[in-house]
Amino acid sequence: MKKNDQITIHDIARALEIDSSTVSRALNNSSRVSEKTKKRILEKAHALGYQRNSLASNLRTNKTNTIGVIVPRISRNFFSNIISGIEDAAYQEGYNVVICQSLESFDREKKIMETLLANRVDGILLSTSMETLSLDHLKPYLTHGGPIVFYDRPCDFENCSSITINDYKGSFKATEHLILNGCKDIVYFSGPETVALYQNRKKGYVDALAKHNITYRSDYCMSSNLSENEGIRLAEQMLKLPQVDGLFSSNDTAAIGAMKYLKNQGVSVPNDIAVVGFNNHPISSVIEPSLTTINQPDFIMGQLASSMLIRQIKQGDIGVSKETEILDVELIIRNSSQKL
Amino acid sequence: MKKNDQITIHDIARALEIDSSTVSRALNNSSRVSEKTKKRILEKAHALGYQRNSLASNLRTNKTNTIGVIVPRISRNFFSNIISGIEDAAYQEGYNVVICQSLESFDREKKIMETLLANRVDGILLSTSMETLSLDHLKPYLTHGGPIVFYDRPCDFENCSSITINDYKGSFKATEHLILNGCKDIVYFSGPETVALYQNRKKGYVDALAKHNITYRSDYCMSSNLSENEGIRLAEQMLKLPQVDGLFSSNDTAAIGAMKYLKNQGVSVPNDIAVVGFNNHPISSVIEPSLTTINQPDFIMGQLASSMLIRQIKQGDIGVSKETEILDVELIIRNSSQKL
DNA sequence: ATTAGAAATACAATCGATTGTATTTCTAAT
DNA sequence: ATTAGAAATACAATCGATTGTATTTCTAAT
Repeated sequence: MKKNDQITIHDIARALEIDSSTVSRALNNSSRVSEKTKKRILEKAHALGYQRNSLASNLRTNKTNTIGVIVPRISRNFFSNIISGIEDAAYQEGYNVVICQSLESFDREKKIMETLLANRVDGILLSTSMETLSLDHLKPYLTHGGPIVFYDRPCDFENCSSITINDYKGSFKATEHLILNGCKDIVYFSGPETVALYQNRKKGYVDALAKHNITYRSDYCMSSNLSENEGIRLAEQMLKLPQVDGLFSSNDTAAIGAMKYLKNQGVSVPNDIAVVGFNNHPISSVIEPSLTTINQPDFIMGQLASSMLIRQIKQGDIGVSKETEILDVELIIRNSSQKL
Repeated sequence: MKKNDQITIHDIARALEIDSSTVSRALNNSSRVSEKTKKRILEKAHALGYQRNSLASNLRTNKTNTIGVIVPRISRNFFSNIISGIEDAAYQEGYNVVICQSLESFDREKKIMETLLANRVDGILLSTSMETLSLDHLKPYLTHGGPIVFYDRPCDFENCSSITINDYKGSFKATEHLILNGCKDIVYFSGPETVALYQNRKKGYVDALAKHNITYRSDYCMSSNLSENEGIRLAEQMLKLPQVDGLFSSNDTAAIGAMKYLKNQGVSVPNDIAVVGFNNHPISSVIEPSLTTINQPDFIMGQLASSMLIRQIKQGDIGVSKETEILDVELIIRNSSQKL
């Protein structure tokens, strides 16, 4: 286990009485080495138990074939599906993936950016933390590192591309679905309104109300971090409002918290209050009544983000133009929203 | 974004007309540099936008301050909680964490081992894939890399330590609970029996039956990969057995599949068939009836595994003795197991 | 047998840090 | 003012690869 028994190309070179540059070229399958020598080198490398040192190689070539992914929290089903998509595409292109969690903390996000730069990853996929207001901490990486692509949570920064789902449309569809099912007094659970994504979702809610001539009331719009506990707390607050017959929560987790509370309080879903969530979280199909929600193409978004980033890495600095890709979403109608 | 504008310690040295070794020592806060010079260097470093190159540093010092984590699948709640625990402890010790998914594939696991060795991570936390039968692919890392600690899925290999939960006891408790609630004909859903963890769980089931003088019947023990779909398939098979009044599934996912199928078929849980799972998956508390299950200290296991590995890394080769830590589990009694 | 041109291999510098040793500078005691 | 010893800094080698250029070896045409 001690480090002194590391085999290097020089050990191979010495054993075969050739130069280490030839060994290096052979191991990289260069056409400048004869087949015969390649075979000798490969055999000796195997016999000695040679394992390439990527640190040295990456230092010399100034690339790591690695992309960094910053994710708010990997335990969220939505994000772990995105990660699978990212890895799937990266894997096929021969890139490694380093996954880091910001845990929605700006300080951690900042520290992660430094670590990824110090380790010279070739590019970064970023979903900013909920605390992130300024993007200045991305500048060092953009000047000394490589491209950054935002996924899920879009940001308008320098010439960084974004790939997101159509939050506005999903929200609009969800709200309109409640209205078409007879709801008139619809509470909206919002995330932090500093986050562009939640601004878009709110706009979808507001516009759907407007289209159907329902007045928007600010006290029907409640912000939180959308955890299950916050869902419970907001549901409690909701029941104090004069009249409520529908709830649209901008994520499933808070919707589920609310449904648990409502069930406890003897409020019937959907008959008293119809509920729609957002995310198509696995629990949404298991809870009773099953939760109507918005499905997002998470895996595909991961794949697309990954290949977009790798394309930009390969292009190099020049010619990378800012792109914005918006993926379509789907309303999944279940039992929580259909009044009998 | 181009790489030619990388600032190195030599740029700082040149700007201040001092030697790069002094710059290096200053940046590492060595006592061999005067405070006055340190201040000048730090200021200049900041002014030039210097960012340390970890590749070079790691190459020279022959350590990366990074541990590798191989996990079957990060999207599983159980594993993402473990990862959070691992990161929590590593973070406090100043270590970075690289997370890799094997997706239960032996080939991927093998490839990941090579990549982690090539990148010279200081140690590895490993939960082997379900396909992994031989551990020979770990040998290169053990000889040229660093220590490996197994978590969750224990393995007996060289002097690698393991940290697991008490699968035997959990399984025993779960089975006994069903028996004490009146079950006599208990079906058992097993994972692949090549995996030590599932051997332990099976033994718990078998021993609990024996303790209560219930004959073990091999046709009541059904193996699968424990996916939700396999749970459905096995439930179907289960209903063909002459008599069944209880089901113990060695994970929640398969139990949930089974419960969905039973509900479909009009079989009452718990009255016709009482069900107990394993994992305390978030869905288990939401499904109706709520699922009795075994809670595992996942986050804590991650923390312990991480600090055990880091301790071994710091100790170095000599003096690392094989440890086996087994964490206690807890039976969480809900509605699916209590016949009325 | 000679030789031009291609093929194969060797030489040497380099990526950006770290670190043991040598040298210079400073401090304080005489 | 001198000087011993400590403090601060410089020198030079090194980690393990890669790569442009120089040299050697081979091939095939004369």
